[in-house]
Amino acid sequence: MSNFEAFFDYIQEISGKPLSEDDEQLLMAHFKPKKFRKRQYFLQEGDVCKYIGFIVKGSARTYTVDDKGHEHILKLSLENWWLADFESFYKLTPSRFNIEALENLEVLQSTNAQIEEFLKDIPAFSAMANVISQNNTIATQKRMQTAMSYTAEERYEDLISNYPQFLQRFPQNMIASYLGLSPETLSRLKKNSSK
Amino acid sequence: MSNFEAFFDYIQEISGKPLSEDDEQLLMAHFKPKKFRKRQYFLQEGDVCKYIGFIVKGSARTYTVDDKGHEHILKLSLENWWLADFESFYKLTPSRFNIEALENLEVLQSTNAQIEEFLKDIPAFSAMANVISQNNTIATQKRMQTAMSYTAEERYEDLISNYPQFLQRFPQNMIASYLGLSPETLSRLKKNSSK
DNA sequence: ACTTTGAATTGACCTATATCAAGCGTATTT
DNA sequence: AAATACGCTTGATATAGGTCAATTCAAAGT
Repeated sequence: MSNFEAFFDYIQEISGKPLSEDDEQLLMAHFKPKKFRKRQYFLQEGDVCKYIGFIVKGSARTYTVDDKGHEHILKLSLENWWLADFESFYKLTPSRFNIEALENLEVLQSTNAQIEEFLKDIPAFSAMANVISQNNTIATQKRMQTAMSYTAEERYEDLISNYPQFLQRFPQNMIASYLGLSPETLSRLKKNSSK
Repeated sequence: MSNFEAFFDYIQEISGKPLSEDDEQLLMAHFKPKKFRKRQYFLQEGDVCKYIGFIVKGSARTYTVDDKGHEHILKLSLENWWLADFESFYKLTPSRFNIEALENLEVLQSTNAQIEEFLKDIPAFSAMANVISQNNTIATQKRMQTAMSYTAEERYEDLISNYPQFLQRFPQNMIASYLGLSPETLSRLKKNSSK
């Protein structure tokens, strides 16, 4: 099934290890294809994040709502990324986040218990998990540094060079929220930087 | 050696698995005790972070210097925490960070290559690594959310409730930098919140 | 086709926080 | 003990970015 081909390629590429026939059978048996329509929620605040999803197609945003009712986007996700609130997923505690499909979304999803099995039984999967966790540590640290040390304009420039796809795929107000800016500020900032 | 006792306890507690005699011998053979005096650097910008250190005693800060020459503290570290720039450590690339001892510092340190061995050979060590990586993911996500959604004052309150030790161990200007504030702002903020 | 909704832009104004500067007290250094 | 440096506070001022409101335009729903 073509859904899974991209998934298998991804695992092998990231992990640097091959998947056997059996491995692939096992993954297919326990990763369920699931579709979400635009605006639908993969996860809602207060719920436990029971599933982790691998995005086959589409996009999503992870956001919180603060006391004043303002939304803050923490993550924007595209194809070949994992979708979950990891805190809730690992600890099975209620999530503080919402994960909403921004375009029609297709994922392959599985549960925490299943993932534990894969980690034990599939060397490529376990190697992948380690690489992802490293990358994740690095990326979050970078983002934190960027948020602390750079001005709004520098953060926008940084986004353009690191994730140019974002500009194509996400509306500007989402990008603004992801950068920690009001939509107005981002709009003005673009006008000035083009001069 | 009492240095190692605390280290072994830590590994077993975090991982939930026991260390055998052999495991402990192996760790002692390849984790080297190292001391740094206050103000000494564990890592300097531009160098590769060859070692990861487990803090037995003392404290340190991880910071960058931006284009305008301003320092930004990304991490404040105390006993039973790991000390490294993980990006540089994993990838063996030059670091953008400085890690400086804020008090006299005692660590147990080892290299990337050795850590790989431990992960393979010591189940408790590998389990610990997974837990730490999960915790780390969760903590950074939380910090990111806090930085984005909260005002300076709320971030300070948050720090007080999550890391009360910090107030005892770190000077106020370091705390300010960690919170992304100028020392003046933090000073004023304390005055107002006590009212 | 008509209506509604929502994204983007622009202007006027406001506020949180930074910056600059001075003064004070307490560690550190010599 | 004197000298120096450094951390903290306080005041005056500057500024980046937020908020509120109005307008335009395009997309989506009926």
